[in-house]
Amino acid sequence: MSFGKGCHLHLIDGSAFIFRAYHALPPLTRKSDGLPIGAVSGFCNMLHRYVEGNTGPDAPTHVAVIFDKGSHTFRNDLYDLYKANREAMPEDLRPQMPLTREATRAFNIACEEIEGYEADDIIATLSCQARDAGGRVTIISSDKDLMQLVGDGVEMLDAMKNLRIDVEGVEAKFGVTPDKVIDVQALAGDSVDNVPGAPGIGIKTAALLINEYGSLEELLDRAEEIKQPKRRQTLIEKREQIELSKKLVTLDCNTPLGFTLDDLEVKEPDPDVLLPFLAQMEFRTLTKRIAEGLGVEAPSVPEPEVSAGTGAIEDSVPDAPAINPEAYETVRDAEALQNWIDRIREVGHVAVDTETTGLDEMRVDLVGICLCVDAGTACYVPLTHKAEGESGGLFGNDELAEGQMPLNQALDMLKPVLEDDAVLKIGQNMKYDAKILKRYGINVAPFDDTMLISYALNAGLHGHGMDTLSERYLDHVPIPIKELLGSGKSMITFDRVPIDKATRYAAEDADITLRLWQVLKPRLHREKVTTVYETLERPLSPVLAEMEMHGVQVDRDTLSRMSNAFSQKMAQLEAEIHELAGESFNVGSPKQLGEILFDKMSLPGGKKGKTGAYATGADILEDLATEHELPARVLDWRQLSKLKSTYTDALQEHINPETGRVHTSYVQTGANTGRMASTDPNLQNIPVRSEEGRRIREAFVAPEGKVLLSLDYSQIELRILAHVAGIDALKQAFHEGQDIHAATASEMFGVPLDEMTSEVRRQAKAINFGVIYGISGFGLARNLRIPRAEAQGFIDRYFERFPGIREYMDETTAFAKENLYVQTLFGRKIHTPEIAAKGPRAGFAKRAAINAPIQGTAADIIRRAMIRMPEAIAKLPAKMLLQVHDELVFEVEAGAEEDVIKAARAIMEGAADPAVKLDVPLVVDAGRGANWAEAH
DNA sequence: CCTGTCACG
DNA sequence: GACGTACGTGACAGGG
Repeated sequence: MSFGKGCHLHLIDGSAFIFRAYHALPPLTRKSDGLPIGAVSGFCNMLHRYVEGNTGPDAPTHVAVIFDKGSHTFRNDLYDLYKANREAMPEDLRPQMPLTREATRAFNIACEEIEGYEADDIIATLSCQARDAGGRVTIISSDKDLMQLVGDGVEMLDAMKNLRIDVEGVEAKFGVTPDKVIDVQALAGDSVDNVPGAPGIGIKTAALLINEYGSLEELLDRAEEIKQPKRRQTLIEKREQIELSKKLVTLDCNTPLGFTLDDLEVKEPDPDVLLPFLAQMEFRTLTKRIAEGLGVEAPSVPEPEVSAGTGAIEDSVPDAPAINPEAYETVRDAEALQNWIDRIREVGHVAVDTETTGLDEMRVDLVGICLCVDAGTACYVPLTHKAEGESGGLFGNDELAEGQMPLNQALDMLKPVLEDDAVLKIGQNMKYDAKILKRYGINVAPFDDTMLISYALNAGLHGHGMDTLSERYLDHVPIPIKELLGSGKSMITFDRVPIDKATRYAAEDADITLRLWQVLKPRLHREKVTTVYETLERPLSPVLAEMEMHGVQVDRDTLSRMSNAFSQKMAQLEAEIHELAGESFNVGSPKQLGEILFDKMSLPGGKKGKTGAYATGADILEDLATEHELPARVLDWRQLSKLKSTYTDALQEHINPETGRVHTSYVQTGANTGRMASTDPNLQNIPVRSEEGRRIREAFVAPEGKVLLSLDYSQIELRILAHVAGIDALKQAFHEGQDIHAATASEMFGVPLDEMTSEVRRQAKAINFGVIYGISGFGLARNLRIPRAEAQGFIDRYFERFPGIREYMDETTAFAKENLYVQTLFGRKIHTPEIAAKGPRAGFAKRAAINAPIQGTAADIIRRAMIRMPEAIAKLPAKMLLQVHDELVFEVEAGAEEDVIKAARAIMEGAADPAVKLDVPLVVDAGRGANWAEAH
């Protein structure tokens, strides 16, 4: 039948179906091989329900499921930030995508997608064609972007709510008729698709304006007539942006299609195609139900093994054999390795662990690789072990041990598997192994990481190292590496470990990793932290790996000159100190210093700590320094000593001889709040507060022809506090771009902003920070060096002025006591078991519980920005190098600074979207320079 | 190995 | 009434 009058076309938004199915269901896997299958299952159920419901006069004559193909469309060419806020597709959803297409065809429904176009454009084109041919159209979707198509026989159907959306429905949503929807969308913008629109104008205002002026073009041409000054200004200044937004939201009715409406005619499903497909997916219930409906016999689906006493979705790990290091295989040739590769492909996943000559991923060599496909089934592939014995003479024996595959041959065989989309690689701290393998030309993907899974589940409860996890979840103590390598001076490297011994240790690690994955992975869904793991943890790991491998250039000469200068100054100070003390002693020894100050010189304020030594911290020395020379000199000496030992000397040791750069390691699970830690070296505590310290940053440089950029969030934690505690006065101040500490001071003390003194502002600033930390009178008093009663007075006044803060604190502590955890806005859990403690520890836990959601939400936001950053700057000559909690540092080709700042700022300021709609704007400040001191 | 000290956000 | 307290980290030196 040729499409025409009397025909009824159904267009199903396939991507919407898939995502609904994916998020509605737990992460089911195919029993026989562990293939993730939840979304396909839900998708098939939805299709089936849809087909079942197609009876009566409204039944379609033509139908198609329309999918998106690829992520780059013509809209990205118009605007490179289009949909830049999109969360990456979950890794376990990706392999299911082709299966949903197969499923559609198995149901004998037309399945269409076109490279470079969104599904919405194909839907628009088909709708126009069908309407022009005189037929009816129903779009099965609730996406507001499709509402512009409604009218003239085109309607939408929200399949979940079973709600038809017609012209009235669109008017209710947008306040205008469907033909003007794009004008409203162009003005209002869309944070989900990252369409900019006109800032400050939402759907309500947009509809008002469009209805008044008739069209967007008319409105923009006559913008001068608008009474509200801010609105007028926006429309005039942002005209280009608004016109671009209209292009972005306008669907293309002329998409080149490789098919016609007639190709979409409704067909009966073929039982011989549909049922085998469902059986192959191992959907037992659905196969049976559909077979009954079609009146044919259901093909057999293998029965899942039933483990006693547990439900189907429970994380019952099949009875695993005990861990037995003697059972592991040593793979010594290509034939044996091929057997393992075949097995991995069959199973679809593999635990991988690499053994190396040390811990610095940028310098060590690969020694061997371990693989595990099932609990107890693991092997070790030794590659570069050295022959035993000292027989090589003076330089040791550097010959390779017998019985190992050539390194290149093994890597060539493993590369396709390690990079295969269809094979999930499982690691414990996969970032380490991924970096090693990357240096050998292998890009490991996709992957799961048991360390990150544990962190998403249990941050605050315990550590996430393999030894901890193994003891806790497998009740097994792994072989300590010390048993192989020894310790101290006589320690050897892994390539000197005999292969049989190495096999037991190394393969055990892979075995443990796989078992941990089996135990921990299913818990993500039950603990409702799947999204945290998939959007904040797993995708960050490769981003960090790239930053670490790239490193930052550090100038050795600058550091070395500073070291010398510090040495001289310290020697001078030391002499003065000894002179003042009347004797020579070790200035760097707090114990000796305490005895000089408080015993010999009898200065006041000598307090002994629990070890019996006098406390000589900076705060105490500062008090003494107003009256005495010696403590003042010691403070200067200490500052220099710190700078020299921790920075100017130690940093030089960290310059990689091959790259000439410093490669830090970020510990993703380092802080319980979601922050990261930086180690070897720690590049998150390079001095900045003191003038002398800040000069260390001059040694962090951009290479010739490049520039360093630093972008940092302005007051992000206070903004989050304003949002979560709902403090209108603070929100207002942020919206108006006020100096927040001055605004706080003004609100608290009633001082007008133009009469603000720096002293009053300083006090308000201390209070603002105090609030974030879970304020106490004592702490504030100490920080401000004022009497405790006065500090308490400030706090009381603060709570009086901002009662929402107290409510937030009370609610947060109550939540923590009830649940033993707190949460960030993005769903990250931070466990606070100590909240139940008695005594002083309860105070600690309470303040930590108040602080964690704020610090953690800020950490989540910058993580989201970092995850999206590589794509956003992919086409620019820029690299992201460092993260310092609220700051990102980039290395950029000179000349491209503006473009990079623009792109990176957009990502950072929009990083909360679309998951969380903040009541306060996020603001990012940017700096640039030849070195980090200038850029910051 | 632990403690004190001090660098950062 | 006393106890102790701002939150989160990592590196280094001294000292047992």
